[in-house]
Amino acid sequence: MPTPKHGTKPEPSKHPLRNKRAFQNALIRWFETHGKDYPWRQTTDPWAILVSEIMLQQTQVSTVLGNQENHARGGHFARFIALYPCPRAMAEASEQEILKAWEGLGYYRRARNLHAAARAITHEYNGVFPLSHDLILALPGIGPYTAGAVSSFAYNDAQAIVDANVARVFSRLFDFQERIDTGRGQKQLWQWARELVSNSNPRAYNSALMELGQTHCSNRSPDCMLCPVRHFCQSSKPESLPVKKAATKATRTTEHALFCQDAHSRILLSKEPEGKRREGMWHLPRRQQSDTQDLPVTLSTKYTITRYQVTLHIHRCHPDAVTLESHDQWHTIETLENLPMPSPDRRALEHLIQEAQA
DNA sequence: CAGACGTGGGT
DNA sequence: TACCCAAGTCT
Repeated sequence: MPTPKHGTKPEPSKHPLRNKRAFQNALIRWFETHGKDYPWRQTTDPWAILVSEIMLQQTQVSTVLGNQENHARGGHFARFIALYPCPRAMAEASEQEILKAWEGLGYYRRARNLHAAARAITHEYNGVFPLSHDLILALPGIGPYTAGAVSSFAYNDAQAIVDANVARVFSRLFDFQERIDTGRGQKQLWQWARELVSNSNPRAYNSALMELGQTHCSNRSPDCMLCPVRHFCQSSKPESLPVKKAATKATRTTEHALFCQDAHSRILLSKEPEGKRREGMWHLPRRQQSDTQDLPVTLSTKYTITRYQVTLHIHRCHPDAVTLESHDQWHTIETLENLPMPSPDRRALEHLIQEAQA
């Protein structure tokens, strides 16, 4: 149970909509002093901003920036932009190459949609990034949040945005006791967002709103004492907001996979077919439990994918005894390093290869 | 509208 | 450990 530091309100609450300009100014002034200096805030190139926004969908800043090793090289974002500095560069790349560049970020459909968007910009707009919010919104993988974010951050257009941060900030600011994960709730949030967006500096205002949700107005323990808009906040129990349906708990499942190495040290992998989860990604071949029960387990590991908590048992298997299925293929250790692979399989494989070579 | 879709960090 | 959840979108 978090202890909110909301408590004292030095002066009567000012309603944000009745004091709109004051609210915007307080937020923007705070951001200009305390805002963080992310790589995507150092550019107004709509392509770079789009790439950052797609990467940041349901993904924390620290993940996009990467661990310290990645961070030194600029993280996923800088590496991706270096690889694909413009839509045309990405349009010309293969899907496998792009998935590999996306490896570790998850939600791989985002990478395929971004590829499709890059091709659309290249071929339908002759490589020129669309200038209007509505044309941006029409691109694949871009919804109302991302269209508003790109329009405001790249073009300084006064477009509203509502993401998880903004939803939390507004639910507290307006003491919104209804669920936010419904059509009604979303409609209300977007209305407030449109009413409050700054016309004079939408770029800074939108950045500030999101940054506030990440810092003072965070999920677990809101820190209201130093909040730049505390005088506008209508909520006396900010830690209880926003209201939404409880997440469904993870279901536990078990998977069985093969670690099969032939006489040339090649390893058997399987490519996920079209229409399946993690389409286009390579992984250790999965098998029914009945097909692996006589094979020794060489490694067991756990991972979470969406709402499943998976225990993965990897069985060692003789190359002569294996029955190849339609998407199975042998790969040398050198080539498999360039294959797009989900993190759990990548980690397990690294461990097993290291073990085999020791 | 509910559920699917990945992963790593925080508590 | 176990669970929550984060710069959403699509079906």
